[in-house]
Amino acid sequence: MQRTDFAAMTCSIARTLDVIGEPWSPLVLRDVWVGMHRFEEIQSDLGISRKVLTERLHHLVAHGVLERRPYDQRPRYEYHLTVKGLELVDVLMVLGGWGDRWLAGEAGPPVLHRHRACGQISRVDLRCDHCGEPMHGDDVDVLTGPGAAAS
Amino acid sequence: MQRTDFAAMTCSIARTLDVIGEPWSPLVLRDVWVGMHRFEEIQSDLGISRKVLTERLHHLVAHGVLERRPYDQRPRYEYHLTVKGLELVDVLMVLGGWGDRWLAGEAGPPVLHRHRACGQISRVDLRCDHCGEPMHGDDVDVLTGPGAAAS
DNA sequence: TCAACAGGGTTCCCTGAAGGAACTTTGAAC
DNA sequence: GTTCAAAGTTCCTTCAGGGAACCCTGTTGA
Repeated sequence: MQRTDFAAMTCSIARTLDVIGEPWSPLVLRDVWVGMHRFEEIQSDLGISRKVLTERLHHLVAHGVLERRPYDQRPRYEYHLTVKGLELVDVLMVLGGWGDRWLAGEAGPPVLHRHRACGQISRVDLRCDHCGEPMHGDDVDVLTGPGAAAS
Repeated sequence: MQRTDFAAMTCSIARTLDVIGEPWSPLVLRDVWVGMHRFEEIQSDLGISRKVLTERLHHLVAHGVLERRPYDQRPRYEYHLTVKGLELVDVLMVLGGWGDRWLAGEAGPPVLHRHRACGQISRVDLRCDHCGEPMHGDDVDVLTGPGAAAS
């Protein structure tokens, strides 16, 4: 067998990992999110190999997470988040929140998020979209959905 | 240079990826979350190579995300989520939510989550922990925090 | 008393992907 | 017409995943 194909699994987590699960992809997305739109910027910020960055950017564009826009007569391009990509930033915020809480240590978090609606330095909080109460791993029962394997 | 060391980066996303960013790790975590606690169960559910599963389980235990418990006189072990690991399930729920929304297609989501507090089939929603309003990628300003690189 | 068994791994080889450096292409500006 | 800078591409080496076979431990049962 080849390297396992996560996209073929009947699991939304595995399918999402097929899009952003490769090494570096989440960090590329983060850079684009915080305003780095060009190849050279991202490459020198992350220290990623140019070859791998090329592959990741193309993969993210192919999956509709990033959009590649020319910004010059010369062959120069910028990468921007699509709506689909912007929603992936939710994942990054939760991922970063866990790192802030469990891995940042004495020094505290490297970055802070200011919520523009209220002006406060805030953290994200997971809530149930029905009742608005907190909703975490042990607050839910996992049931079979319509898209479960037919066999 | 070796394979890049994400743990050394001044970024909570990168540090979290050092813990669960390797291929298969999130799926291993999901399996444990939904009640698969034993090596053979997880191995046959995922179709992961035994070698890689061994490495991932040890890595997750070493980082305090899973706990390895004997359950027999014989050398038999079960893996359970720690508190630290349970909080990582937040990431999985958001990751899966994105897959449900963007990748599930006609068939609909493979699994559903029932929120025990209200009994409804629900999705998670990201909210500001100060004001309770929605908080997503373009609702925040990213600022330098106390743990930013000193240099 | 010793063979079979089952869970939880190790060990081996093969292939494919990441790292790193050097090279290429395109059009603009000097 | 040479230089420049952005955005790749190519090549080589090393390391990690896939897969199959093997091992180790204690229990059962003939």
